Amino acid sequence: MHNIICIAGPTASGKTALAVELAKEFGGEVISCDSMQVYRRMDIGTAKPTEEEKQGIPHHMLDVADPDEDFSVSRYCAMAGPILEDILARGKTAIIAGGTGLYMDSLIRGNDFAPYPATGRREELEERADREGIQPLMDWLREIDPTAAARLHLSDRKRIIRALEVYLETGETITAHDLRTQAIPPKYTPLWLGLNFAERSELYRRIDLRVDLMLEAGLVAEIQALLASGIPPKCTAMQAIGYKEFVSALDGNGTIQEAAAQVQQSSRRYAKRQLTWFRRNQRMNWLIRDREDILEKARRLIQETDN
RNA sequence: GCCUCUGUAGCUCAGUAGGUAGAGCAGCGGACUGAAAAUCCGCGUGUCGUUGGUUCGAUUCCGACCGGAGGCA
Repeated sequence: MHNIICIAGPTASGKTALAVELAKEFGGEVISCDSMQVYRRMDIGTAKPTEEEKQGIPHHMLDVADPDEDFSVSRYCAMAGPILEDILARGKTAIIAGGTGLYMDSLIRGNDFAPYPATGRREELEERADREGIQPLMDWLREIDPTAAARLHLSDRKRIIRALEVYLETGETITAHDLRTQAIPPKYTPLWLGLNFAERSELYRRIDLRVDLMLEAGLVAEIQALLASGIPPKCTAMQAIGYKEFVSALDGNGTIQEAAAQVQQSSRRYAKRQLTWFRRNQRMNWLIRDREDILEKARRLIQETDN
């Protein structure tokens, strides 16, 4: 019996419900692995599980930050790591469920990050990129880390700046850092469960439906309340799909209906990116919702690997 | 019923003076190690309505038929 189960999959594929069901059957607690459900007061648009949906099962890593805070994979691992250890120490099953692949992999790998917060170097690099353009920074990166420079596209400003930031803060190039950490075996060996559909159109139908339900549930009012309380429209949390589009509409750019259609499209693209991330995980056991009894298959996988 | 226009990618359309076709949007694939619901890279996916004719060769020219739009009665 695995004491760690990871439930991955695209948005709207039913991860939450499966997590609760397995937690009930196998005596588990859920650790949410979602980069947006960490924010308080962002409930409807992030499809955060309600108290009814939780069915009394403890859920961790929900509502652990305010929307105007900077969150990151670093903070996620710093908080979720000890929680995971605590669940295991109490002899319970940890069910890590969510769609943020970077967070999930980092937690399982046991990646350790330098202390948070950062030193401000990134802000300096951002300012320089604003002033001089990205080309000088790329030239600089080519001097200190030619491999990274060759791998990164000139328009991938975010990663160019990050590569320089890593070098300036640690003295190690990001290429050397990645090679070193890749050589370390993962800290945990969970059972990987991945939710998907045989028909992509079925996933998209569910995504479209869910956006309609979010609107009915009062998503626009939730966003208005956040803005009214002083949450900056440009902060990271407000870049979430289902938020940025309505923030723009409320600012006078298009109608709510048009924004809803954009949310649906952005969600479809996001789901595709999530699938790309999880597909490369060789250990993933895929549960095809429109083809098989996923709960039955999950039970079998959990028990057959008993040891 | 007659006349005119029209039918090309999932959608809106371009195009080929006859040599099996290309844009936008949609879509698909990939990358990802401190913003990741972020950021970035790559890819036209097609019985050119159907069927005869002319032609070495027809999506293109001609005829018929089918579907759509408009006009005249």
